[in-house]
Amino acid sequence: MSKGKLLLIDGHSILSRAFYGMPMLTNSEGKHLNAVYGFLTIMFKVIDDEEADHFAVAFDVSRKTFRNDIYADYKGTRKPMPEELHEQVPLIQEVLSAMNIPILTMEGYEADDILGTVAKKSQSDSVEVTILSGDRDLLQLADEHIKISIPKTSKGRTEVYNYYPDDVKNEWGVSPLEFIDVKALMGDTSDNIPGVPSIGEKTAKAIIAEYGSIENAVAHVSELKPPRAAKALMEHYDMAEMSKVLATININVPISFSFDDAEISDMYNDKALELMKKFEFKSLVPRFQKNGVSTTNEYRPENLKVVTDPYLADVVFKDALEYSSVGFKIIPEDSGNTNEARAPKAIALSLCNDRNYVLVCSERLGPDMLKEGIYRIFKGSEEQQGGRKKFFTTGLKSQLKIFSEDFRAENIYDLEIAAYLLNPLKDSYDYEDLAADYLKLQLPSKAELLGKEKLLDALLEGRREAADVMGYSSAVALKSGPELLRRLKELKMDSLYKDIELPLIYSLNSMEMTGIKIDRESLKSYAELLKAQIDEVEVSIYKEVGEEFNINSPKQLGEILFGKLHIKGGKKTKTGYSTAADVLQKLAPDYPVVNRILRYRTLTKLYSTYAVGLDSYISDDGRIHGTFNQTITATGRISSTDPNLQNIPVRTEEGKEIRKVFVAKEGCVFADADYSQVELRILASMSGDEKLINAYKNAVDIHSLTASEVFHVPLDEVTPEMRRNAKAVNFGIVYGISAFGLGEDLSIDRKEAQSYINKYFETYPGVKEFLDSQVAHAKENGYVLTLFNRLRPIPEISSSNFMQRSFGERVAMNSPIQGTAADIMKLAMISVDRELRRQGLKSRIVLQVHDELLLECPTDEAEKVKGILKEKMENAAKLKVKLIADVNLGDTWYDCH
DNA sequence: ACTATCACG
DNA sequence: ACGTACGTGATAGTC
Repeated sequence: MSKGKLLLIDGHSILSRAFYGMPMLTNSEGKHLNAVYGFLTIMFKVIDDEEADHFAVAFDVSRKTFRNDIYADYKGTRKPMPEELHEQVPLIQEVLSAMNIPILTMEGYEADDILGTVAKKSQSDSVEVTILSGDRDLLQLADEHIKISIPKTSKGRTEVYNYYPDDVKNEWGVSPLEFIDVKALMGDTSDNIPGVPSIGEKTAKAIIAEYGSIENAVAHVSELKPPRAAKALMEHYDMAEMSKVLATININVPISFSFDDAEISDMYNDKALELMKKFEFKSLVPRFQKNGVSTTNEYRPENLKVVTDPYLADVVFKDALEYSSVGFKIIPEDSGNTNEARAPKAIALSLCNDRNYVLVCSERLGPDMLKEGIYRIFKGSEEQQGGRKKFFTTGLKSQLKIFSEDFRAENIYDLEIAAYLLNPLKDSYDYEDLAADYLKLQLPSKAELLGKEKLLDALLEGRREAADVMGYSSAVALKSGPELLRRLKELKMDSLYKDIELPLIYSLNSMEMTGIKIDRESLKSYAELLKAQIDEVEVSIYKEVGEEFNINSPKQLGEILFGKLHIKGGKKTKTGYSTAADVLQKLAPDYPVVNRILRYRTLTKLYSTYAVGLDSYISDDGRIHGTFNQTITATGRISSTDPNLQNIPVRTEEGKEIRKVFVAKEGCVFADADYSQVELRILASMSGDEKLINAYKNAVDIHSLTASEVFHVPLDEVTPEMRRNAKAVNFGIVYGISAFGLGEDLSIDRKEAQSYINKYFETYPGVKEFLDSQVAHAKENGYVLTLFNRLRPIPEISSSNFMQRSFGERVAMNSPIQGTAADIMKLAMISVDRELRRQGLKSRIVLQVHDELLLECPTDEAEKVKGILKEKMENAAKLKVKLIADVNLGDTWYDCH
C-alpha cells in the first residue's frame, strides 16, 4: 500500500496571511480579491511541493464563537477582521467548493481544534499529514507523521518553513507539547493569550526547556533563575493556567471526517475555471488548461489565413477598403535603429470574424508591396470616408517606424493607450490583457505560444503559433475597440484620448526616429577621465582599509565599514547595514575613507551608467534613438528607456559634464525650454488659493514668501536657510505632505515639521481645502482626476492597513498635480510639433524631461523656434496663474543651462 | 529574479 | 502603535 499524503490548511490564517502579504487587488468590478488570489497561489504551490493526494481546509464557523465562554472576554478583544478581508471568506469557500475540496467547520470549535483532531486521527505509518498555517500556535501539533508548514513572506517572496518535532526543538528548545506552556507563559497579543506579566519569549523558553511544564516550574519555583520571573509566576499563576487552557488546541473535536473524504478528485473543472475567469485570475487559468480543462468559449480568429502571394495580398488590401472598422498589426524589421523608415515584414489585418489575414513578407511579396498596401488603406479610407472609418491596433508607435517621421493619421486608435487611460496601474496591455479585461476571453499570450523565440523569426520560419499571435493581436484590437471607446466616453476621457494621447504618439515617434546626436570622441575622453579617477580612488580606499574588496557590494562594504573598522552606524535595511549615501554622508566628516567611498560611488555611477552605458546605444547614424513610453506611469507622465534619457545628471558640476556629449548636429543648435515651477503653479490654480495665486500674479518668489509666512519674518529678512526649508515644505505639499517625511528631509523632529505644515496651511487655507478634497474624493470614488480628466485609481485608499492607506492619501494629493503637469506638457509637445510642421521648419523635438523640452534646430530657425516654444508652452493650458517657460540656446545640452 | 543604490523631474 | 515623502529606470551584486 502506497503512502497517502494529507494536506490540511488553516483557512482563515492563510487567507489573512495572503490578505496582508499581497498588494491591493481588485477585479474590474472593484471587488477585493487579493486574499483569494494569494490563498490560491500558496495553495497550489504547496499541493505541488507536497505532492498531496488528499486535501481539506478548515475554517472557524464564526470569529465570534469561542471554545469556552469563561474566557470569551480575552478572546473577544481580538481585533475585528477588516471588511475587505471578511468579504473574501465566502469567495474562497466558493472556489474550494467548486474544486470539490472539503471545507471543515464545526459550530463551537475553532479551525485549530479541527485541524488538530483531524491530523492526529489521520496520521499513521501510511499517512503523512502536513498542516499549513500562518499561526505558530499549531507547532504543538507537530508529530512523527505530522509536519507543520508555516509560510513566511519577506519582501514579496514567500518561503515555507517546515517543522517536525525535532525542528520545533531546534528552534524553540522545547518539544511540541512543551510549546503550549511556553506560549502560555509569554502570552500572545495577536491571539489574546494574556501570558504572565514580565515573562517574555526568552524567559519562557528557558523555564520550559528546564522544567518541561508550568506546573513543574511552579513546583521548583524556589530555584527559578530570574527571581523576577519566579515572583511573577507565583503572583499570576491563575493567568498562567488560563493561558495554558487558551493555548491548548483541542484534539478531540467530535467531527466526522474520514481520510478518504479528502481525496483530491476533479479539482480542475469548468465550474472552478469559470470562477477564475470571473475573478480575472488570468495567471491561474493555464493551470486548469494544463490539467485538461478546455477553455470554453476560447477565442480563435476563425479562418486565419497566412498570405504570401502578392495577388492575394492585393485582394485583401482592396477588401479592407470596404470595411468601416479594421484591426491591424504591423511588424517592422527590427534592425538599424536609425531615422530611416524600416521595412514592414508582416501585417495582420482583421476585417470581421471570418476575415483575418496575416500577410508575411516573402520573395514574391516584398516589403514595398506591404507598405504600399497598408498606406493605401490608411489614406484611401481617409479620403473615401472622411475619417469616419476606424483602424484599431495596439502599440502603434513602434509600427509607425515603417513610415517617415512625418506620417500622421486621424483615424487610427491605439487600444493599448485606451486601456492605459482606463486603468494606468496595469503593467501590460497586450492583446491577452485586453481580451481578458474587455472581452472576457482568456487567450494564450505571446510568451505562452512562442516562449522566448522572437515573433518575427518564428513568423518567417512559418510557425503557426506566430501567425496566431498576429491574428489574436489584430482580431482583439478590432473586437475590443468599440467597448474601449465607449468606456472612455462614459468617463469623459474621450477628449484626453483623442486630443492628447493619440496625437502624442506621433510626436513621440518623431522624437524616437529623430534621435539625439552624441559626440563619441568626447564621450570617450569623459569615460577615460572617469576611469583614471576611479582607479586612483579605488587604490586609496584599499590602502586605507588595508585590504581589497568589492566596494560596489553593499554587503562587503557594510562588513568593512561597520565590522572591520568599527564605525558606529545604524543598521537599516532588511539584509544588513545600510550604506546609502545619506547614511554615509553623516559619517563622512569623521572618516576620510567614507568620503572616498562616496566619491567612488559617484564616479562609478557616472562611468557605468552614463559614460559606458550610453555609448552602447549609439546607432550607426551617430545618434541615440531611445524609447519614450506612453503607458507606464500611474500619473500620466511619459517614461524613457533604452536608454533612460530623463535621468541624465545635472545636479552636480562633474555629473553635468556628461551633457556636453549631447550635441546638436552640424548646422544646428539646441533650443531648450523648461517650465518654471509648473507643479506649484498648478497647485495654485487647482486649489484657487488666493494668496498663492496673487503671489504668482505679482511674481513674488514663492519659496521666500512661504518662508516669510511660516517663520513669521518680513519678506526681506528671509535668510537663505529659511528659504531652503520653505522650499522643502513646498515640495512636501506637492508630494502629499506628512510630518514624518518632511522631518526626515529637513533633519528636524516630527513635531517641528508638523508646526511648519500647520503654519503653511494657515497661510494657504485654499491649499489645505484642496488637498483634503482630493483625499475625500478618493475615499468616495476610489480614484482622483487631473484637470483634463486623467484618472488615477487608488485602491489603497480603502485599505485597513495604516501604511497603505496613508500612501493612498498622499497619492490622492500628488497625482492630480503631477498628472495635470503631465497633461499640460503633452499638450505643449503636440502644439509645438504641429507648429514646426505647419511652418515647414526642420527643427524637431528630441527630448522631453517632464517639464523640459529639447529641440534640435537649424541655426537659422533658432530664434523663430525660441518664440514658438515660449508661446506654445505658456499657452498650452489656461490656468488661474500664468505658465512661464524659459528658453535657452546652446551647442550642447550642457550649454543650455 | 530580487535588492540596494543612485540618476532625474 | 503603526513608519513614508510623489513619479520613474539602469546597474551591479546576490541568490
